Amino acid sequence: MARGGGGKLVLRIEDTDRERSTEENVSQILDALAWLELDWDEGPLSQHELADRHRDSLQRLLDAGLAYPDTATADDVRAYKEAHQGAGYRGPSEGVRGGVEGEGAGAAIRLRVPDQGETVVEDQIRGEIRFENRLQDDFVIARSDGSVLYNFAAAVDDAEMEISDVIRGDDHLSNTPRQLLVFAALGSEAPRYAHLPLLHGPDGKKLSKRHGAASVQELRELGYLPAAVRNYLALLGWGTQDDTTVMATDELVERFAIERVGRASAIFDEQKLRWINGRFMREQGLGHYEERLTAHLARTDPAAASDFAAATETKRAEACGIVREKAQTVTEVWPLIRFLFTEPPADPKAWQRVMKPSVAGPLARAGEVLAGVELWSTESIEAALRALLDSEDLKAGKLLQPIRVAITGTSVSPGIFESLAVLGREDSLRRIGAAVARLAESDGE
RNA sequence: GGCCCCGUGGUGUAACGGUUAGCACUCGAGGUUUUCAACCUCGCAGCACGGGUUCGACUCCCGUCGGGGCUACCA
Repeated sequence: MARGGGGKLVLRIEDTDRERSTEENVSQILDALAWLELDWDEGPLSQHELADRHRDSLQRLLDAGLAYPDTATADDVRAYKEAHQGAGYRGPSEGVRGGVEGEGAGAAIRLRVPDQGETVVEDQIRGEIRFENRLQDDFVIARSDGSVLYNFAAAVDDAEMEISDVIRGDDHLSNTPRQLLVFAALGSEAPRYAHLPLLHGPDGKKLSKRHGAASVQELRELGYLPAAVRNYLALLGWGTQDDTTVMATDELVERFAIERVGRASAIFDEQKLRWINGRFMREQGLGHYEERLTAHLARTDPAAASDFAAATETKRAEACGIVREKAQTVTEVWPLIRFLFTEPPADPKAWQRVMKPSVAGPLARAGEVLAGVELWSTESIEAALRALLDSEDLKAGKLLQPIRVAITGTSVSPGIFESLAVLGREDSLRRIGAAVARLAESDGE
């Protein structure tokens, strides 16, 4: 995590989705970084240049006798291991050492791992972790076709690009000694390491697509805010000493310390993310709120986006103003305010529950009262309707819910007085009138 | 099987060799209220287990159990 004051975090993208092409992986990651509002620069070396370094480094190790060609195939090794450390074999197992040295078609390159000593990983989170060299295979660093393998490429890239810190998932902890061995053979200095606990789904298994919100992209589609996601993510595996949970990103950067990150894997809890997101939604400035909504609609619902865009600036701002306290995610906003921008479809359930024949009278009188309101504002609308409530001796819900259903089509919406005010006198009266008419019709049946 | 990591309520976490083990989400009960949320109050619920070390362990050590990762000519 980059600290303030121009500190810079150097990331090397190494965890990629193998089902996709390199280009797709890269653009997906850059997309995610952009949405999370994180800046980035390109690395100092191109893909091509790195490939050259791989070749050079490989040759150097070969020349120095620190790596050697081996004609044993993956199947050979598997068979060997099964014979020597399968079930029933109780002796100490040893790392595989290639037997056949020598050129030949189909020879892969293995790194020569020392038989003695240990490779020690200094992890900023987990401390010192020791791995015995004799248990480590002489692992393959290049395929027989000359292409290099992950553990070798990762180490060479880190060395060439002078990576200072490697911060990655726990699942790479066992790869680290192998990479360290490559650094040692190369005579390069290794970066610092920090292995973060993994994130698991609600079932306790490694987080995957089937868990819903598995990627940053999905979080965006679900209507979460970048700042909320940053906050929530920081809280997984880490907590403040004074129990603060909701923090702006500045504060997060200020307080976060990698060495205070926990070691146990965490389970992704969307409910808490929702709660944090709700906090950020409510604290957002109106202008920002509208921008988010516009961007979200453009991406997910073009028809709604154009309905929204067609309204006046004032109306858009007012609409955002009356939902801001209600929506937990950006996705929830539009359903709550669409009635302001387009004719809402009537929700049969709400209609059935609320629009009893007996409400026809009061609803009609509410229409009359509203028609007589001089200044169409939240305050005067409320005053007028409360007066009607008194004279009719009705409980608030008895009248306000029917009005809500009449103008929004549903039983859930922002505050009713505000809703009427923003909708406007003309549309409000028309929808109330239509509802009264419809009630009269069904009454006659 | 081998190597490695991890284990505080349902979830995320805090603290400490000596506290009634704190906070947040969820859940439950009230309150507020024009709906739903939000908000306020109260509540349920935890140191995986067993041995040590110690005057005293959630905390340190060992073991067990449980979860995870690696064990590829994948990344």
